[in-house]
Amino acid sequence: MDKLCEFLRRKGVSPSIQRLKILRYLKDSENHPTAFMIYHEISRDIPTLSKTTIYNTMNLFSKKGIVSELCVGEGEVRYDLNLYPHAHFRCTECGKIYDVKIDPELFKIKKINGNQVMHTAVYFTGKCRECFGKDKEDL
Amino acid sequence: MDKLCEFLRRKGVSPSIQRLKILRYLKDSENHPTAFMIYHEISRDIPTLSKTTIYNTMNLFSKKGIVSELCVGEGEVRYDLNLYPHAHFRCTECGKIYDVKIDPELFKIKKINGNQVMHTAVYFTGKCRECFGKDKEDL
DNA sequence: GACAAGTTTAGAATTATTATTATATTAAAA
DNA sequence: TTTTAATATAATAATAATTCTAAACTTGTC
Repeated sequence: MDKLCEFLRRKGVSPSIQRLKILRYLKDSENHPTAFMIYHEISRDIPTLSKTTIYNTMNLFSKKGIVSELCVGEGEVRYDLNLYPHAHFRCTECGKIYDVKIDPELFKIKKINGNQVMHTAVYFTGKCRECFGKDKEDL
Repeated sequence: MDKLCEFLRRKGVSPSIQRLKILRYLKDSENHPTAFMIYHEISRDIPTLSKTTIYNTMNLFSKKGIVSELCVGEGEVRYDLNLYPHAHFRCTECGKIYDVKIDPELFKIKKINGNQVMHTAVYFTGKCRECFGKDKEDL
């Protein structure tokens, strides 16, 4: 937990118990959680937690470059810790989101058509390997 | 207009006056319009137009592969005619969205980590050339 | 301890989108 | 041309994610 504290400070975010628990959840979760999922999990620990705090914190984390907002359709935003650059695959059948590796050259582009690039996102959508398997079982 | 009619039929969409005007607007617009922008423009022509029709039509077009839904943050979805594969750059200052060309190899990926890719989207965000210029003028 | 700055909370407000249902239009059949 | 079924559109209500607002609480500092 001290490490997380230090991490936040380095990113220019003063640590609070809420922020630390949110950060820890993001680190442990494999799920690319929505704001509601984070709220639901952490409010078990902090019963007075407010959804506004989640939104405030996530917007702050996003501005400080700690997380990316994944916006792969379906209305709600999902959050992803910025550990290393990677792309995402979303299954249109089950909704699951997978991290996928692609040619890292794309993430090195810092200028395109004269525009200054701060962030790059790559989304694949389609049918995931699990849902594809299920079809076969149906036969 | 006959061409648009024929185009819709080829895509498996029976043409109606609303659908045709929406399609024509998408073709002419350089703006990556939101549902509201499309509604606002076309309701000048068809005063009885309903927003529901826009949403229905856009969802249909999307399912038939006629348009992509751009989801570059900011809440609302924006629509883009699928003429050829390209990436998008969104300026975080002015909100404008630019089409940009990238290495087409990325769009040829049909399978990644065993998942079947149907659609690929690439979003850059940052400060656009115009907003960058404005900063200088301020000095 | 008192103060100021920053955080959290609760609930109201906003807003894009979907659901519902009635009406209108189109296409085919008789 | 009338009838009928299928499809499309319209108006409104409902939903739900997110933001706004204002009050209460923490935290560190003098």
